[in-house]
Amino acid sequence: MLDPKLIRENPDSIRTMLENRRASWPIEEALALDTRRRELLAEAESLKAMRNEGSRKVAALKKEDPEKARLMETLREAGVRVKALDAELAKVEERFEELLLQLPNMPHPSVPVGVDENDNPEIRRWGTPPSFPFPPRPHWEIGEALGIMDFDRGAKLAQARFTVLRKAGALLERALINFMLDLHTREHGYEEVAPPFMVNSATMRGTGQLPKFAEELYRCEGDDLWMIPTAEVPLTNLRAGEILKEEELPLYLTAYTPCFRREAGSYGRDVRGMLRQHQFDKVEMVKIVHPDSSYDELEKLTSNAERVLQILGLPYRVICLCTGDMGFASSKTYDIEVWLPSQGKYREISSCSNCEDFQARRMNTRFRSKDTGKIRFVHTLNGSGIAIGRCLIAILENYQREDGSVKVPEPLVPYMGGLEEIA
RNA sequence: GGAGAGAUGGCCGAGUGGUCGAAGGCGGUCGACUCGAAAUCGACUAGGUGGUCUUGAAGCCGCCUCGUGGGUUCAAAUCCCACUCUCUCCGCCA
Repeated sequence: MLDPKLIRENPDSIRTMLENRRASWPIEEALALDTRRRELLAEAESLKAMRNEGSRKVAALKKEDPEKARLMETLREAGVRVKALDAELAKVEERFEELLLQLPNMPHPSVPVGVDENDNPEIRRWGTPPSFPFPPRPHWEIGEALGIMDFDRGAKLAQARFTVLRKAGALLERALINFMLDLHTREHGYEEVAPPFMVNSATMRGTGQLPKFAEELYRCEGDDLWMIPTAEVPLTNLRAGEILKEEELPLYLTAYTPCFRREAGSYGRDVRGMLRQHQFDKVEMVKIVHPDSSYDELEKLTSNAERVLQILGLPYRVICLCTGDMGFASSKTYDIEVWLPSQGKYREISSCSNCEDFQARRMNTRFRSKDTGKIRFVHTLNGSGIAIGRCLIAILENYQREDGSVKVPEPLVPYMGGLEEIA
């Protein structure tokens, strides 16, 4: 959520933002609602002030004073009018709020203006894509041949886009989770959290999934609960509604969770294999920080995610999402893309964003400044650290050998109970 | 699922119709004392929002908020209704 004052005082900045994001939003309606809201507020408040003062007089007047009955009648009439004004005000505010919740975040000035993924500049590359003396196979062929991935039975148990991992495949999944959590908690200073995998509507609203993206979520019938599409949701909302002490900042949180996404609108894309699943595992990193340091923290966060790939020896590149390709809640996003030999290209494996105070406003998470005593919104960041399923795919493809076996990256061997190859 | 108890400021806790945005305590900030600290003493210390003034901040005026939403009343933390959550006991259960 953006500051309503910004819309009122600088509507052109909103218009530019919407254009750059290729988004539409009824700004004229919002401005009219804001004006009407303030008119109604002024009128209702002055009436209430009058009534409050009158009530104080009533209390002071003697019971038999004829003035008392007259005054009470006047105030009763004022009360009727106040009720009508409040009712209209509530309607106007409800609509205004609804609109505010649909307005995307303002991109940082350093974000390149662009239309789609073709306009995302590459920031840096790490590693060299491996060359194979044979045509590299896609992960689903490798996985099925090794008996560690079972797509048919995943579909039988649930639906398409669900996969069963078995034996060394299931073990590799677990090894990756533990490896990443250990790295972030022991070397990068994150606190490990085990959050709920289902959250309520208010929590979903806090990070921006609701109300706009409900069709992307799985919901539990009969309860106000939704399956989380990412651990960003519970981690970021952990301190919702709280006023933090400045000394508590920055908070670094990490969690492993499964993620549940309906993938509505992605029909026909990445249908084979487990690149795009309805349920996938992810280790997520979230930061809750002082507004002055959030862009330094974004760089550090991104490098924390890169470190995972470096240790695993997986080639990647970092791109900066342009205005037309950015997520709804983000001010600036770096995507990390890992090399997939079977596709001969880099594919997203992590997304690191600074949401500035966009989520903090929705969640109402603030801190009290030590110097001034004033209360300000925190900044929130999130980044995959990293997507487990896609990392597993990348390992299978980059470490595959001609005989169909897969070498286990050395740092992972201890997490695999000493297993050095999957054969 | 059944029965009961509860929800008040950063925390604890008092408050059954007006003098209450709220006693008292803790915590915090500032000041006095001190070479410094502790102890002691004093002052200040909820959030949101509209207006006004201002380059801005501060200030000033007002409105709202005592779990949430309604209702009664000139007036609600206080009375009524519904809901949510927490705790205790019973049932069920990994």
